[in-house]
Amino acid sequence: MPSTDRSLPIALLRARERVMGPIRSLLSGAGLTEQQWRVLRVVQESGPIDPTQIAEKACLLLPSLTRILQKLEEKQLISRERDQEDRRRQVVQISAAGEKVITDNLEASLELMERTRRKMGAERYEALLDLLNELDQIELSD
Amino acid sequence: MPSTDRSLPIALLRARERVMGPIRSLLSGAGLTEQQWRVLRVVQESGPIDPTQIAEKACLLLPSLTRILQKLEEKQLISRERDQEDRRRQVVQISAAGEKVITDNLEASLELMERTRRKMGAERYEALLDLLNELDQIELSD
DNA sequence: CTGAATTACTTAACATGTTTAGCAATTGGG
DNA sequence: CCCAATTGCTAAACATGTTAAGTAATTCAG
Repeated sequence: MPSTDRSLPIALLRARERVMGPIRSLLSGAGLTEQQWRVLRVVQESGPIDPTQIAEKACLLLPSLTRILQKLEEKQLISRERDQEDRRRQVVQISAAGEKVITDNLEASLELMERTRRKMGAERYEALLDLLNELDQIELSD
Repeated sequence: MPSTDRSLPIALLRARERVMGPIRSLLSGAGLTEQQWRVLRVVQESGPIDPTQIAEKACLLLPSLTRILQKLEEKQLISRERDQEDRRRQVVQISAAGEKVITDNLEASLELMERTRRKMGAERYEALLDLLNELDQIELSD
């Protein structure tokens, strides 16, 4: 057991890779990356929404999101149009094909997380989420 | 507060970004990326070592490490030579300039993590590390 | 001893992360 | 009203993540 176990940055990295591995495998079957999936879910859950809000909810920077939206549009999983009130803005919507991708994969995706939760124990799982959110808040106040 | 707070993958992502932000700022002053720094520290701590072991300790895949070692060699922070026993293998060593980068930045880097630990509280900080390592172990047994 | 695995690493191709710069639309102070 | 600042998004450059393929050195079964 290397000393990197007690390094917070590396522990966070390892844990995330471990959790995302199975999810990536699932999504690669649908021809989607993890980030494309995250964006698609945000758009599906929120309804018509602009890129700035998508970036916030999906935890992505705008330059990354720009490329991801281009890819999703190429795949015809979303549609985009200019906002008529403010023409700097766009309105992004999920397409029927996009909805189908969601319904085809959401259940299995949720099941993967549920399995992790069971294996870890609900209490410890919630405690981990609480500590992670606390860390996110605490570092904010620099 | 969006529902993504209760999504483990996103919580892990956010926490990691929050922790790494200040460290990235520090290292960019030294002209290093987070990963280059991680590799340099592993090589410094371990002494002469081969890329496969570096990848394991620094939590990187070999293709990424190949490029990072090339960059570090260009910057003359490390040196590489073939292993005489097994010529598929390399032996990587830190240079004097590399040692200097470490001594110039290690203290501030450790101080950043120590500050996080204090702000969060030692107990909660250790609990978080334990839960992250537990998650890493549990997902392994798929 | 020899050719088929295996190992250690590299290369390539594509996607994203990160920073900086750029452009067009909008807003707000004088 | 008007131009400077701001906002929303895109482009570009560089580094890394991820997967697949490639190469050279080594090992091992027959």
